[in-house]
Amino acid sequence: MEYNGYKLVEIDGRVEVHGIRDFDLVQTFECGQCFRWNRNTDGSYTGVVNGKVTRVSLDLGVLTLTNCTIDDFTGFWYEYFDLGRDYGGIKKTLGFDPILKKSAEFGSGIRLLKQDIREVLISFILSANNRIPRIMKTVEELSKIFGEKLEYQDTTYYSFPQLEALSVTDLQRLEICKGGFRCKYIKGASQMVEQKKIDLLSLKSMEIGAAREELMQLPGVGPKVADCILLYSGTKYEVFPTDVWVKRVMEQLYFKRNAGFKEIQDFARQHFGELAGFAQQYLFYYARKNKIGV
DNA sequence: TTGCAGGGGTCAA
DNA sequence: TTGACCCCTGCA
Repeated sequence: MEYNGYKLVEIDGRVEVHGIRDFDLVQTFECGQCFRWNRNTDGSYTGVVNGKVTRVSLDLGVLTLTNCTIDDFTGFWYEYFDLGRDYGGIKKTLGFDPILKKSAEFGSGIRLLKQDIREVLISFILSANNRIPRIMKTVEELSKIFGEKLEYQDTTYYSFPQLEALSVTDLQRLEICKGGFRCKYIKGASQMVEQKKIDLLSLKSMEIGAAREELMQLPGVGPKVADCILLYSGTKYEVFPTDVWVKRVMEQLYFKRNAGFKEIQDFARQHFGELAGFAQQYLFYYARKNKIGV
């Protein structure tokens, strides 16, 4: 069948999506926006998303999703992979800037995933003063302890926990996942969401500044983590999460000197406008892979 | 082998 | 504006 310009074929419990462009699995899953997609030896990735285990592969413009029906695709994955957005057009628009033109060519297949905002919240609280492999390990442990057990192809997986489970647990039990000093933030933030002191779903209709302020009420959420939550949940795209890597690449490639966080954010908003979030992602990937400013 | 710095920031003083 | 912070890896 046809679906918004893609051709869908369902065979043996998997779905093939034909007509995929501007998509590379390595770049998308390893550009730092997500922590639960693991690469297999054949180049495919297995992830636990939306309470299910799914394996994804991409060859010659054909995306294949296992453990998936046409309804799963149209009802969930199409949005998750942001397949309705014209990334070619975004890259073209950002190409006015030679630095970004180069970065976007380098990370040409990056797509911003629309992830569950609750999972993004907890994952990025864990990212503070931390490294990616350990964030992944901790998220996995959290899921093992507080998530739901899922069996798929003779392997056991665990879904990402409900915030309810994280909000009522003893801190001691939470600390088994080795999140260290961030565990108390996870519990606190989960409690505030559960008690409806903050409504994560209303953020989309708020002004960008108000949405950030709202998120920063949560323990463990400062300006950088708030921007990551907004961007990687598909809530706001005009944010420019500025971590040390982005700071370094901006200083080296744009400012040619040391610059403050506020200065960089102001520049990004002016320079990239509504596409700042996409620009950040191309720059971040470029900086990390090429070790800019290390 | 042991020891120490430092990491996708945030919080508190 | 500055240090501490859990835990762990990398490198003397």
